[in-house]
Amino acid sequence: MRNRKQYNTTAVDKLLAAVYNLIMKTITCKSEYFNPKDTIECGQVFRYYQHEKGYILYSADKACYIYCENEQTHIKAEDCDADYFYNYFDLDRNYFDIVRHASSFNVDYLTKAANAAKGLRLLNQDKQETLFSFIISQNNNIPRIKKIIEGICRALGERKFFMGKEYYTFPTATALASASASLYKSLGAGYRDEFICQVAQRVSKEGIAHLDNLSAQELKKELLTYKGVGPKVADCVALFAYKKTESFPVDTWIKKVYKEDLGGTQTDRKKIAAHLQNTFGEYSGFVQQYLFYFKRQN
DNA sequence: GCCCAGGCCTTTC
DNA sequence: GAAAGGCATGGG
Repeated sequence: MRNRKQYNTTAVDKLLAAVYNLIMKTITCKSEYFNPKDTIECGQVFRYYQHEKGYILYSADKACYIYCENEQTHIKAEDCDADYFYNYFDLDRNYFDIVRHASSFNVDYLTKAANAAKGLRLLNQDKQETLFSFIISQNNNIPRIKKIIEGICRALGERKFFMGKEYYTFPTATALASASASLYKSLGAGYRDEFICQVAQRVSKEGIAHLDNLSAQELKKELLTYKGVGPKVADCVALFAYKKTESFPVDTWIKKVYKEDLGGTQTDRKKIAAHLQNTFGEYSGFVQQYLFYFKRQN
């Protein structure tokens, strides 16, 4: 009986997958300033894997397939998610101008980095997912961060299908709040387990809608009131989920760039961040990503 | 065994 | 307000 029920569930899933395949939509644009690898592997997002000609990428409860072909970049998603991913990949922004501006600061290393990674786009990510993801990111490395987040989705997310393959959504705050710290620890989160629990409980009660429509300064101040969120994580959330491009997150890699390639002499992260933000203004977020990505590759 | 990774919290001065 | 320890975990 149990087997039969499972069989039926699988059959229904497969049927649904087939139906979804009929209602897929593809967005296409020139790839010169939209390269999937530069955009996805530059460290701003953690839920993706390589697939055929490109990547399968997940955001919140949605999925897309992004790939390059004939100098064009294609985003394939369910019809109802097309607008979401259009905004997600920041397709309304002119990145020719961004790269040109980055080069105009006349900083050799930055000019080199920006032109090497000119296909990089800043994503407009899901707010809750970004908040929890970057809490996990502290004092951690990217492969481990990916693994921990994947485990959390698998444990607490909703099972869905995309292009015939199962995946798990990023859990709701309620689902995250229902778990104990020991679950997060068992998934490799280490000492961050309590941060996840506390923030999940807070967000499940309050929501985070009150963070919308704040200035960059106000938003960062609010984000700093969450356990496990310091200046760097707050800058990442503000940049990757709230389009606050004047944010300049300073992590160990940016510290290295600052010291080794920009000739900086400060050692305090806050001072470094203030200086870089002051120098690059509203282009800080883009500059930061070009430098971070380029430094990690070289 | 060591050092490092998209740092932050608490304690102490 | 600044400085110093401590912190889980796995990769190199």
